[in-house]
Amino acid sequence: MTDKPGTLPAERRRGEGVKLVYDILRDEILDLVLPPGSPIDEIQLAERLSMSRTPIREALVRLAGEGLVTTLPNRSTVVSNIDFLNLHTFFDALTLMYRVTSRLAAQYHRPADLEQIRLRQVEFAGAVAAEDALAMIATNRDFHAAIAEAGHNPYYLSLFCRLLDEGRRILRLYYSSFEDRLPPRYAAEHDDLIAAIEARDVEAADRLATAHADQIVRQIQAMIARDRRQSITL
Amino acid sequence: MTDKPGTLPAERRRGEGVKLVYDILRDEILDLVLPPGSPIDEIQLAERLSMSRTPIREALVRLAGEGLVTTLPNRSTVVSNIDFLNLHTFFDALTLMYRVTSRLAAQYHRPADLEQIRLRQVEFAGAVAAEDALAMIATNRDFHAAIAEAGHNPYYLSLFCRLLDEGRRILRLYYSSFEDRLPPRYAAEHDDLIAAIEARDVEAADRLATAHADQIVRQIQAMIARDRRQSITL
DNA sequence: TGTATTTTCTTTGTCGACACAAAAATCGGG
DNA sequence: CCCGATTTTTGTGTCGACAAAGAAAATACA
Repeated sequence: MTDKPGTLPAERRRGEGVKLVYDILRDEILDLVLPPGSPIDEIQLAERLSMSRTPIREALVRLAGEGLVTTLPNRSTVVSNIDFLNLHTFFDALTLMYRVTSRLAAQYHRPADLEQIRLRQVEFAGAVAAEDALAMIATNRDFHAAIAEAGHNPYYLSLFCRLLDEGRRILRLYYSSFEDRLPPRYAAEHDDLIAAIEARDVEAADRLATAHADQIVRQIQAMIARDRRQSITL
Repeated sequence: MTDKPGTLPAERRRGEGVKLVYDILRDEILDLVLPPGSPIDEIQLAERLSMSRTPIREALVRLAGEGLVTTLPNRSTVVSNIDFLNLHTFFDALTLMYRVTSRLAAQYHRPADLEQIRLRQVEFAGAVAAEDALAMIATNRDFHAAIAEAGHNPYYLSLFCRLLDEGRRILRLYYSSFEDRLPPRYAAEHDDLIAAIEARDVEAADRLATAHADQIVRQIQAMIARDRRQSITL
């Protein structure tokens, strides 16, 4: 159990502690540094970040609220499992949110929103050019989150972000084992979607979002199928 | 500042404290006993429930995660406001969730689910018969939550419950000032919806859910309009 | 040797206390 | 009488400590 680096206990202002723990844990969970099922020891974390258990507990409660960790009463809290048996519910909700947020963005976006979306797309294109699969996952998430922001519906936004994060976890699982490549087609699809939103063409945005969602769903399903075959081979 | 009754500090088992505080605050917020904007004093609550501030803070963090309270850094946490300026985003999301959950229920419900739904409908009918508007609000919420359960999609379920709770808060606001009546038509609409779900008729369930959602949205809008007129008259 | 029971040990849930930040009250100058 | 600076007050954010609840280990017994 060597102490993990990069977390030197520099001076912290009052109130920053919780956010720090929350962000660290969240990143480590989404990047599978903490794989599903791994227990989270409050004391260990407290020592590692050189702070009391109180702010750590608060961060854990927040994460539990978002479903990223599961708290077993009087027992350790663990990183939530990915429910592969019910992935279809995830795909269903993800596709719907892709569609709804894209539609709303086409209807209600303002200039500043479009600027943000374009910025995210540039970042995504950069990740594609660098063939950095992990960066692609992250920037793709931010791109679609920006579209959801442009739709200005906080209810959809929060559900969509939750779904995108869960998707990041799933994708990360397969990229870490397969070193796969996202089809470069994605970047072009993003450009088309931006154009539809800018033209305020709701139906076109819907179509493109649906197609994009189907792409991603199919990709994940293909990965799982491939994984299954491999498991059987072993 | 008299001590509120009904909260005698009986013996409590370890781990129950947080849930107790959470449930109490949640109910008081949704029933507008704690109106939007009212500050929540941790110390006062701690004394009232005769427990430490720690479990109370944890409950507040959870409530903040669901958007029911807002935490001002280094300042008190207050009950979240109802954003009347952006009610359309609420209506939009609510309608969509009505439809989606009803569709999924028609597709995926199991016998036990239908039983639960019927149970809730009986409760709702009882509230209608008793002309108890507040009970109608609560049982109507539970009825639709049961339908969402029958759809077996946890993502939709959690968003829908959040929306239904917010709706309960809004309706409660108007019923407390107007002593209004829910149209008895609602009960019949519920029966039709149950029939469509049982027949696994997805399209009919969708139609009925849409109509039902429109009903409720129109009712709320009418209340607001009436309220506006009254405000102007003053 | 396998199983039931007791003991130890780890880790959480709760507590009281203190430090700190922001608002409210107080004070002094114009 | 009003306005800005200073002090007080109020209430949060964090801490270390303790107690309870399980799990693991140790022990006893068949």
